[in-house]
Amino acid sequence: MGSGSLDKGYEPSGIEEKWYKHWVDNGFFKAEDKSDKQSFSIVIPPPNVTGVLHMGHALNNVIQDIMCRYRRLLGYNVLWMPGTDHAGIATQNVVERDLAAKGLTRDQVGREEFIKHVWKWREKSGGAIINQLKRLGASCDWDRERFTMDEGLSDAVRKVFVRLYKEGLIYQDQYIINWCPRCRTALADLEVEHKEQDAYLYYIRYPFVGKKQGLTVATTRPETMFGDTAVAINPEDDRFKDLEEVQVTLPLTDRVIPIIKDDYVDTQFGTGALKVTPAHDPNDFHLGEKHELQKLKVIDDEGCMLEGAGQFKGLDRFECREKAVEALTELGLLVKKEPLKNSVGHCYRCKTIVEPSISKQWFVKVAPLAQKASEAVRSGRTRILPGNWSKTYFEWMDNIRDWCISRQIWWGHRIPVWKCPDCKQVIVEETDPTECTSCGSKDIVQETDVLDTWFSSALWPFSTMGWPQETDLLKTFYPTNVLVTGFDILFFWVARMMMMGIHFMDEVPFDDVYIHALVRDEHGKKMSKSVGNVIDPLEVIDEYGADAFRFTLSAFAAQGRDVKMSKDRVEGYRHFVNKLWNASRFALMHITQKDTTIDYDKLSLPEKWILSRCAHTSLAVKEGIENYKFNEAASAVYQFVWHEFCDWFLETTKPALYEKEGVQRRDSARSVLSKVLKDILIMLHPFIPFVTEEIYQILPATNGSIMKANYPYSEKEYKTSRDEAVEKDMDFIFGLISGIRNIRSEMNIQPSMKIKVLAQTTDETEKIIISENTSIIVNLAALESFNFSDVDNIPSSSASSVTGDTTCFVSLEGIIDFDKEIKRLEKEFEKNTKELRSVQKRLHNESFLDKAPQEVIQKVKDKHSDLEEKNNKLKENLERIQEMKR
RNA sequence: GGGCGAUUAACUCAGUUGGGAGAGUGCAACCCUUACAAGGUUGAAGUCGCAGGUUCAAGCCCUGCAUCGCCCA
Repeated sequence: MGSGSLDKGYEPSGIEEKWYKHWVDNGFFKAEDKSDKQSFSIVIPPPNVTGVLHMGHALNNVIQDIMCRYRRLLGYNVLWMPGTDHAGIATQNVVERDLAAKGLTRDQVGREEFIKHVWKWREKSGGAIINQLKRLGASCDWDRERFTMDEGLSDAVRKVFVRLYKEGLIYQDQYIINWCPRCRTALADLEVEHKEQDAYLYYIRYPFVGKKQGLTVATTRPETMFGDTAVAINPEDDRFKDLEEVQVTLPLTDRVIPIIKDDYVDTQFGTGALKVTPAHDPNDFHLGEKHELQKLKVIDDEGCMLEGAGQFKGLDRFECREKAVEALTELGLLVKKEPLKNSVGHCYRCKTIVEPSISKQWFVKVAPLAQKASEAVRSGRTRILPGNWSKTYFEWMDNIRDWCISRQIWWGHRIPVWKCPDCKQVIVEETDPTECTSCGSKDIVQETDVLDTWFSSALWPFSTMGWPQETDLLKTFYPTNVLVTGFDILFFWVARMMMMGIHFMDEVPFDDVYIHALVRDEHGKKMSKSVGNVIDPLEVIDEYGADAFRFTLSAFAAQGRDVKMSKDRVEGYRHFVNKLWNASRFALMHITQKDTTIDYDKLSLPEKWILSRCAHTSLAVKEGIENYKFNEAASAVYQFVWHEFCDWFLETTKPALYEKEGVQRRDSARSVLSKVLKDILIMLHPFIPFVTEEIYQILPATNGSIMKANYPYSEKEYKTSRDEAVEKDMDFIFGLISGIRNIRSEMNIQPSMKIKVLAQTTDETEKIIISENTSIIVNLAALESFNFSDVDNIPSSSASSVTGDTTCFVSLEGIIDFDKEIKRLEKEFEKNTKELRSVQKRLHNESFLDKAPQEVIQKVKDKHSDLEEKNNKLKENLERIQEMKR
C-alpha cells in the first residue's frame, strides 16, 4: 500500500534506476524452470559482443519487453533469455586494432596468446550493450545470460558439428567462395553486400594463334585475365557462325586457351564472347566444372597477383588492373572501354571488395535441412508475421546454396576435425582425440579454421536452455513462443535456427516470427555514422526518459513500415507521460485507502461511461499486443487516457470529488477514479514500466509492485462494464456541451462570462438524459443556467446548436452579432445539407436498395432521418435569426 | 533482370472480412478555469499517386502506368 504524493512535474531520471534495481533485487524477471503456470518464452536475438545499442536494438527489445511484461501481468511463467554472440570477425578485428596500436600483429603474438587477448578484451569492454538494454528497461532473466563462446554453448556446437558430419551434411571441398583479403577469411554468400558502383567495361582482343585478328571479350575485371582458361561463345550466336578457330592466345602471357561453346553465354552482353576465369568468378567456376577447364588461381589471400600474372606478379589486384590495361593499350589490344554501373561485392564487416576465389573450405549441405524448415512455415507450424515475409523466406529456402562455415580466423569455435598426416585419416569426434583412430599415430593435427559465428547462433534457442542436456528449462520453454527480429537477419539467423531446431530438437524453435520495421531517421534515411544522422538511444533516454522513448517506438511500430525517429516525436510522447503523471497527481489529492470497492448500483452516467470505455480499452490493448499490433495498442490507450479519462471524465467528476454533490457521490467518484487509474497504469505498464511503477507504488489502494498486478481484462468483467447504450448517452451529452462551447468560441464569449442556455426537445429520452446530467452541462460549458423551454418561448437574441433531437439556445442578449451567427449557421447548414444529399442519392438508387444488405440500408435510412431532422432545425434557426436581424 | 513494399491533411502516419476518411504534430483564434502552459477550449485543412476495370457501393479488390525505397541475382 502506497502513500505520499508526486512531485509537480514528471522527472524520469530519478525513478528509472531505482525501480529497475527493485525489480532485479526482487527477482521479478526470473523464470521458473518448472511451474504449473502457463509458460511464455522468447530468446533475445543476441547482439554482438562488440556492439553498442542502436535504434534497431531499442525497437527490437522494447517489443520483446512489452510482450514479456504483458504475459507476466496475465500470470504466465515468462522466460526472456538474454545474451550476446561472439561475433568472430568483428571481435577479431577490434582486438587486432588494439594490438596494432601497440605495434603488434596477431601473427606476432600467436594463436593462443591472441585468444587470451580477446577474452581479456571481452572481460573489460565486451557486452556493454547488456547494460544499455537495462537502461531501456528490458526485463530479461539476467541470471541466465549466455554467450555463444560459453562452455555449454560450445559443447552444443561441438555436438552439432559432429552429428552433421557423420550424417554427411558437413563436408570439405574445393569451391569458389567469397574471400575478404583484409580479414583474410572466407565469407558466406550472405555475408557479402552488393553495392552498385561506377566502373568500366573493357573490350580486349584475344588474338587467334599467330594472327592479328581475334575474339574481343568484354570484362569489368581485366586483372583476372591471367586466370582465364577459356573464352566462351554461345553456339546460337550468328556472329560466330563461320568461326573456324578453336583457340586464342591470352595477351600478356604465352598461354593459348580454347574457345568453348555454351548457351550460358549472354549474347546481349558485351561482344558475346566471354572470358572464363574459373578460379575467380562464381559463374565461370560452374562453367569451368562443366567443361573441365583448369582452375588457375592468380590472386592470393591478400589480394595480390600470383605467378600467373607474369610481370605483374606481386601487384595489388587493382593496381594490376591499371597496369594491365596500360600494357594492353600499348599492344593495341584494348579495343575500347566504356562506363558501366555494376554491382560489386563487399565484406559486410570491413567493406573491403571481396575476391571470389577458389579455396578449400567446410560446407553444410543445407538442402535437406532447408526443405524441412520451409515446410514448417508452409504448413503453418511456424508463422512469419507480417505474412508477406514468408514469401521472401521461401524464395531463399528454395534456392539455397551450401553454406560455407569455415573462417580463417582465430576467434570462434575451432573446427573439431583432426587429420593424421601419416595415413590421411580424418577424425571427427565429440571428445578431443589423442591419437589417430586408424594408424594410432600420436602426430595428429587439428584443423586451424573456426566456425562461422552464425553456426553457433543457429543453435541459440536450444543451446541457451542447456541442450544437449535434457533440462527442465527446455521442457518448459522450448519451442519458444515468438522470435522478434528485423528482416535483415531473416536469412542469416532465423532460417538457420529453423533448420537446426527442426533437425536437432525435432521441433521448430518458435511458433511465431515477428518481423519488425527498421528504424530510420526522420527523413526515412537509414541511420549511418558516415551520413551523421544517427540518433543515440542512450542520449534520447537521458533527455526524455526511457518511458517516453519506449512509447514512441511502440506508437510508430506499425507492421510493414519503417519507423522514422526524431527527438521531436519523443518529446511529444514525453508530454503524454507528463499528462499521465499530472492526472495521477490530481487523483492522489482525492482517493484514499478505503476507495477499493465500487457500488455498481449507485454509479453516475460518467462513471458508468468511463468504466465502459476502460473495459473497451483493456480489450483493445490486449488484442493489439497479442496480434503484434503494438501501435494500435499504444494509440488505443493514449486516446483513452488523454481524451477520455483526462479531458472528459476528470472534468465531469470534479464537482463530485469536491463534495459538491454529497458524501455518497464523492465516494462513488473516488472509487471509480481509483479503479480506472489503476487499470490504466497496468495497461500501460508493458509500454512505460518505470513511471507506471512509480505511480502505482504511491496509489493508496494498491499493494506492492505493479509487476505483480493482474491485467485488467476478463470476459466477465468486460461484459459487466462495457455498455454501449451508456456510451451513446454520454456521447449525446458531450455533443451538447461541444455545441455550446463552439458558440462560445465562435461568438468570442469570454470564458469568465457565464451564459444562459435554454434547451428544447420533443424526445423524451433525451429530456431524461439531460435532466439527469444538467450539472455536468452547466459545469463543462460554464453556464449560469440551463433550462428547458417550450416551442413558444424561444429567446429572441440567441445563438443555437443542434444535437440529436435537442436544440440549445444560447442567450446572447445585447451581445449577439447577427451576421456572425448567420454565417455560422449557414456553414453548418451547408455541411449538413451536403451530407444529406449524398445519403439521399444512395436511398434513391434502386440497385442499392435491391442489393445492399439490410443492415446497411437501415443504417443509411437512420442516418437520413437524423440528417433531415437536423437540417430542418438548422433551417428554422437560420430563418429565425435572419428575421431577428430585420 | 527477378521479388517485395510505399504513394491518404502542411509534416509523420493509422485505416482487414468493401458501407464512405481518422490520429499525432504543426497551423489559426481565445484562455495563466484550484492535476497539467509539457496545459485547456474552438477552428481551418484531403479529386486517398495517375488511368482503367469489377461492384448497388472502392482508400481498401483486379489490370496497367508513374515516382520513390528495399532485398536478391
